[in-house]
Formats: sequence, C-alpha cells, structure tokens
Amino acid sequence: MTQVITRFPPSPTGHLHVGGARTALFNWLWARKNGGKFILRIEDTDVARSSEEMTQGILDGMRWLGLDWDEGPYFQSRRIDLYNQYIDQLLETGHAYFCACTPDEVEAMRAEARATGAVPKYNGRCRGRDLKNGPGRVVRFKTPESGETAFQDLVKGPVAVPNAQLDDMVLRRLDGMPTYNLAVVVDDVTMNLTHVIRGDDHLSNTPKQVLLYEAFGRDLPRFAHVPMILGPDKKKLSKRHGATSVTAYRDMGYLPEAMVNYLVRLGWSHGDQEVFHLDELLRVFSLDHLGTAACVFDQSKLLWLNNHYIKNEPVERIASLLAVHLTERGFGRADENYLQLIVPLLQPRAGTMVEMAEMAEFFVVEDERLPMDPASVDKFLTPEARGHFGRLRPRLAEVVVFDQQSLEAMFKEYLVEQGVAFKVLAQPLRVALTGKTKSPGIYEIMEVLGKDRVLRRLARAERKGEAAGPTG
RNA sequence: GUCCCCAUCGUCUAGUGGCCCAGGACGUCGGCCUCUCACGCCGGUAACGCGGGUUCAAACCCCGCUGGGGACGCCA
Repeated sequence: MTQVITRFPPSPTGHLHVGGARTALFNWLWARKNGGKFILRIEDTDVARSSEEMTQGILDGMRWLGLDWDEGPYFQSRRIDLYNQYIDQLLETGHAYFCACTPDEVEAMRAEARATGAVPKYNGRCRGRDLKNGPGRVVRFKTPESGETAFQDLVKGPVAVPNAQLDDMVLRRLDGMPTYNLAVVVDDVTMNLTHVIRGDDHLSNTPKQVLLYEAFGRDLPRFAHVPMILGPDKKKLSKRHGATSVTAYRDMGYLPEAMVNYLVRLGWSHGDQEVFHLDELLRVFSLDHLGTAACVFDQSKLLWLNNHYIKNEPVERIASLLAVHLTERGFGRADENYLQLIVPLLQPRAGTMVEMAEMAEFFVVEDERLPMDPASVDKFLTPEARGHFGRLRPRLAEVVVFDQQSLEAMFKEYLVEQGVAFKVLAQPLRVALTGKTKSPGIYEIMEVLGKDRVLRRLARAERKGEAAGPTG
C-alpha cells in the first residue's frame, strides 16, 4: 500500500472561495484519514493576474479552517526549469512541436471553425513544419487526431472523449511560462500524487492531462471530480451571490468548525448524519459517498450550523471570540471573566459572532450611555412603570446576594403585594435595562449586570420616561 | 454550435431492484414552553422531470426526450 498523497493547488488570482475550500477540505481529509501527505501548491504561472496578497489571503483562509499542509507552499513560478525539462522531453520524443502562429491567427482559425459548426480549435498549421525554437514561438502538444482518450473517475465512473475534440494545446507560452495543463501534470507526476480531487469544472481538462501522462509514460493518479457549488440561482457561484470567500465568513462571525461541517456535507454524506466534529470526520470520511450532482450553497443551513457550534463550544472559546468582535465594534478590551458571564445568555440567541457582539453591547456599555430605543421608551416607560421602578429600587438595594434566585424571591413578594403579574413589569424592566424589547431573561440580566448598574439604569429610565412621556 | 457531466421535497441529502404510496436535516407553516427574543419540544407542508423499455417487482438497470451545469484560452 503506497502512501496517499493529495494536494490543493489554488491560483492566487482570487480569494479562497467556498468551492476551493471544499476541494481543499476533501483533499486534506483524504490525506489525513489515510495517514498520507497533503501538499499545498500555488499555481501562479499567470504572472499578470497572480498576486502576493491573494496568496497570503488563501493561506490565511486555509489556516483559519485548520487545513494544515505537510509540504509547500510550492510556487510554480519557481519551477520553470523543471517544466522546461519536461517540455524538452516531449519535443524530443515527437509529442510536441514549435508553433509560430500568433494569438490573432489562432483566434481567426477558431472563429472560422466555429462558423462552419466545427470544433473551434487550432488547425495544426505548424504541426508538420518542423520549426526550431525561436522568438515568437510557442510549444504545442501533438494531440492524436483520432481515437479517444478515456479514464476512470472515482465519482463519475468511466469518462471518454474523442481526441478529435481536443486541441493541440499550448504547453509553453511566448513568455516562456508553462501553461496550466503542462504544469499540473509535471507537478502531479513529480510530487507523486496518488489522488487528484478537484471540481468537475476540470473534468474536460482531464483527457488532455491524461494524454500528457501517457506521453511521459507515467501512470495516472486516481481522479475524483466533485460537483460544483452553485448559487441559489443555480449558476456558478460568484461575487454576485454575496460573500464567497471563506475569510469573509470569518469576518461575519462564523466559526471555522461550522464552515468545515457545512462544506463537507455539500457533496458528501454519511447516512443521515448532519453534524460532524473533526475527529469523527477523520474517521468516517470516504471517497465513495461523494455526490454526483451540483449543489446549491445554502446560507440558512450554514447559519443554523454556526448557531449549533456557538451553542456547544466552551464558554471560554466563545468569550474570547466575542472579545475580538466587540473591539471590532469599537469597544475597549473587555474583561474576559465578565464576558464569560454573558456568553451563556447569548449562545442560544446568536447566529453569528457578529450578532452576539451586537447583543452583548448593552452589557458592556456605560450605564449613562446605554442607547434607548425611542419607540420602546414611549411604549413601555409609562408613568405606571416608572412608579414601579421607584418602589422597586429601595427593595433591590436591599437584596444581599444579587443572584437570580434572590431576585426572583424579592419580585415574587413585590408582585403579590402590588397585585400585578410579572408580565406587566417585564417589558418595562427590559427596556430600562437593555434599551430594547428583546433580550435574555430579566433575572439573568440583572445578575450579570449587578446591583449598582441595575439601580443606575432604573433611575435613568425613570428620567427618560418622564422626558418622553407627556401622558404622565 | 460541439464535447463532457448531471437529474429524489424550496435547499443539502438517505436510498445501490422488493424493507419506499420514499427517510433525515435546513427552511417554511402550526402548536407547546414563556417576562420579550431565542433555545428546546411536538406536529404539518413538500420530491423520485417526462416517455419508453427490462423485470413477477424500478427512485434504483437500459434507451430516448427535456431540463440544468461545465468545458471548448498563449486563465487556472
């Protein structure tokens, strides 16, 4: 049994998008599950469109998701000599030739073919000319003119394409750089890849690559072409669909485990199971339950999973994430011990960490600066409510152990005495303490806020209500 | 246009000839819980694209159609 070797080869011409991330995840899982090797390779042969920032962004995304690599990142731009060696080999063995046609000429050939309904491709004009190397000359592959090229795919099964359909692809460009198909094959061959797991938008490239493997006299790796991830409109996922880069999801307050969990279930299944923790995934992931049909990226399910992880992760972890998002919102570094008190109240309510930070604001803001929603003030801080606040404050001041239990007992007594239901006090109190009408439970909030701040907020609410309430 | 791939609830999927007048999850709808909002719990809605075969039996196998996606670059 040879060691499993997989790779993820992003091109630094864009962000690490969710589709790429899922491909990386599948490759990573397969390598890790089999005790193999996972290689990261940056495909930057398109010098004009590649950038260092994109490379860093991709690496950030990988690290955030926890997809660590054993080798690399390799950069194709630093392996030019290697590619040239292989190109020379193809030239020597008669599998490739020099071509002097200009891009414009080739485009004209394609247009012509298209016009007659034929396959738009290079017409092979330089194929028999036996040209030598020289300026203005690219290297093309001599694609067989008849027959077909076939291979076995782990998800698609047998795939075959007529060779007549294939172009005499360029192997080395005018600028001396290798093209994608050549570089991928050389890399995959020299890195001894055993499995190539990638999006099925590469399916039609595969026959060309198979031809190259054959020309090099090398065995094929196992191919697994996973279906694409589409937008809600069933079109290829793009910026039009909103956030598509994984780092954008990080910034929106998603947890990496939620992202990983969501992604792995897109095109892969393990019976009816929806929630997978990493150690479990490593155990049960396999290539034979990959789906065959394209799938749609569903934000609402991701959100559900994210809330699931927010609810179940340890309070300390969530609290430190909350701290990050609070500073992001302009709050000073909050005391983590304090944050750990409020996190349990927010865990079931927050879909993302950004939402949680929003909900946490009233806990961390200064009492006198608590924003009060005007409509809620008008509606709930009535003269009657203010009357209750006035009577409640002295009693609250006397509560010795300011916790939920004591507070509940104190309120119970007060309610009986006044002959009112808690219902009539709840919303006014909520508005007084949080400035809003939606929040965790009143007693929970009071305990976390503490006596002094509760008293201050009630007093302030009385003043606010007066100012706002002409009906008083 | 040509080639390749695909086709189960709105979405992700289970299903590999009888266990399926199709199961789970998200969403959605209704209810319970309740100090608001959530969480949780209970229940409902909702799918095998169409037409032919093969078979005692088809969501599952074969053919065609339709629909969708991808590719056809000196991008990856």
